[in-house]
Amino acid sequence: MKRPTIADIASRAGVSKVAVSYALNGQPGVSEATRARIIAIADEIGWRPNSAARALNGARANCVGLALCRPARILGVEPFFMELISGIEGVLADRSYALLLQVVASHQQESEVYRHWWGESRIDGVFLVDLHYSDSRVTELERLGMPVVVIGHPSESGSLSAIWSEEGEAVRETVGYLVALGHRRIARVAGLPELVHTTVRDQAFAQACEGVAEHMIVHTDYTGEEGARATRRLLSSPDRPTAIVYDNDIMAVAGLSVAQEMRVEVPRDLSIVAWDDSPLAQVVRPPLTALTRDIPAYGAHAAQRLLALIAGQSVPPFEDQAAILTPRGSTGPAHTGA
Amino acid sequence: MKRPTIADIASRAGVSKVAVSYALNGQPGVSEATRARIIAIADEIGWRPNSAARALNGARANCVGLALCRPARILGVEPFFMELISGIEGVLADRSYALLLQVVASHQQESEVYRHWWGESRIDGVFLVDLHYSDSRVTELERLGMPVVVIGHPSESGSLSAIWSEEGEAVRETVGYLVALGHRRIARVAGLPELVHTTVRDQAFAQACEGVAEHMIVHTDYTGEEGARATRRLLSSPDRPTAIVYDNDIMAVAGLSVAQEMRVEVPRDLSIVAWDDSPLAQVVRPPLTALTRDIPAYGAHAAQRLLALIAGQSVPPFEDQAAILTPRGSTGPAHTGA
DNA sequence: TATGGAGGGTTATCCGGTTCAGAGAGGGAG
DNA sequence: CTCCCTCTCTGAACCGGATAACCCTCCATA
Repeated sequence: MKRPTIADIASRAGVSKVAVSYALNGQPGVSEATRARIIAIADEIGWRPNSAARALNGARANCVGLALCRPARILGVEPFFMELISGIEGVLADRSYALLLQVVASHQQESEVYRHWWGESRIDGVFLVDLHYSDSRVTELERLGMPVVVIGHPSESGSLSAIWSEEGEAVRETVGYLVALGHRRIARVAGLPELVHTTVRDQAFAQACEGVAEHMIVHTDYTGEEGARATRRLLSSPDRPTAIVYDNDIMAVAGLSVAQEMRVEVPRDLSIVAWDDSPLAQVVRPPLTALTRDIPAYGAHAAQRLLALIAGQSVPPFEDQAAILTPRGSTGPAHTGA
Repeated sequence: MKRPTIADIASRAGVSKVAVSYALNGQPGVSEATRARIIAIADEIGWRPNSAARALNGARANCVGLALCRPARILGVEPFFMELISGIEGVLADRSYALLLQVVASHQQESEVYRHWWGESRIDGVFLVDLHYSDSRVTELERLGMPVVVIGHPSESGSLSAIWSEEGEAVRETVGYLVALGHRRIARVAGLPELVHTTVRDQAFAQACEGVAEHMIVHTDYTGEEGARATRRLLSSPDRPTAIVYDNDIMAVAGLSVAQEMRVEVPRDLSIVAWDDSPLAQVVRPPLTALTRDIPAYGAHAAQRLLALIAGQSVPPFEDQAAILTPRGSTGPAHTGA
């Protein structure tokens, strides 16, 4: 049951290991006849290059890494990462690159995982997600000198290549739309405040509302429970908002339920917008107006850039497509008075 | 920027490579004093064993694989896989095992991925999920002689070790509960009919209803759209069911929305049960009665078994905990007449 | 006929770590 | 004082490929 090596092929074909190596790698140095014979034998006995042996010769590991540092309960619920991964995979699979995945509990652990992977030559590069302000991972990765694509805002990515989607535009479009519908008190139920993109959205939101609508922001941990709690608080306040923009779909759905529970009719008394569209946003009643992004494409672009980096090309920062507002039943004209 | 090797450590410590190897692996053959000195140097210069070099000596790859063959849009929505993965990760991380992930488009491709990974010595074993009847992947993996843990029913896992949760019990509990509430026409909106566990549930469902309730089964592809369509059809039929059991939460939520849209009140006119609990099931109104399973634990058990297999131990089939019915607001006494 | 060069193949070496067979040194027993 | 054994450490081979350098043969050309 031993796996065949090029030595096995060589002895069968009656040539040296080197001839086999040349033949199988499409390099000159063997005749076409010999090459064909060797390839036939390799196919027949099901030979595959031992990745360890290849890697040992300074070759690439043909593998990139991704460590995720969010609690499992959130990872399971948010379609974002799975969609991102499937987009990344699409590109990697074409180049027979593999994706090494690890779920970690802290940024410290995450840095350690990167150090280990890199030190062990397991990976050729990594993706960095969920960027924080003065993120220690950035410094660490810069120090390692490893190819990295940061999936997040370039302002905090240091010297690492970043890919991000412009949040400001989407926020402005959303606020503009709500204001046009007559909304004058708009709330934003945001995600984790330490994430860069949360702050970016916060600022864009505040700025977009400036002068045209009152605004308020509540931070949560992305879970449905906190989304529900935030909604309950917002809707109980004397000057409750007539529109709420949620930072993910699970909170938006939770918010919708809370509204219905409190007899606040959507969209008559309250308009709801979800950031990031998903089947989930479409199956509830009313279907949610959402900020649609092609997340798999986002992942694919990131993967292309990482592979380019690994190939030694320089990769400029890349601004991916902004999210687009998809109006559905959960938003409507503002209704004044209860 | 070159990564340090044991040769570097050896020259610094003034000993041979071999002494370093022994020292760092805790093997006898060096004095404690030398060992301590070597370890100190290794720590100082941040040495890590090159995984490729290790693997080349017939050592384990310290890595296991998982190929997922469901379309991206479903992967993103279903919390199941992310939760499973995070459970698997928990165990792997403790043993510094990595998880190699790939999303593929077909079973054929999946088998190929396994062959490649195994042939290239990238992995020590794999998980097999979404078992089909007369699944070609089982034969293929048996042929390869690679350690495999099948996450699925043992009836179709051939000679491979299986881990599964007993679906029959959960189905019986659910049907019993609904019948006790007075339901006499119960429908099941099932997932992909080619999956073994779908059929297992189908049969258990039919059997449990036998003699106590009329039953009907509709198969879908797990998406919210098909769940909605199935629900619409069921609720439009002249002898519509008074209870529906869905095979995942996204379809259950979609079904709930359809019911509300059709002015079928839940739970007064229709009871709804979701298979697999999730935050999603809890945030909608009414919250969904669900079959709760600890999926991360399921994944963890699978990982433990795969590691045991890799270590050469024999692993008997393991029946994990069955799902438990968690009654919530979406189920209630059957209401006769419209 | 000597010369050059391309084509086809080989030998030797390396990658970084593991493992096996010894080789000295030191100590205890006879 | 010699013999033997243990402890500590080393040289060499090996894992499966990649690669540099060289060698032989055959053919065309001067």
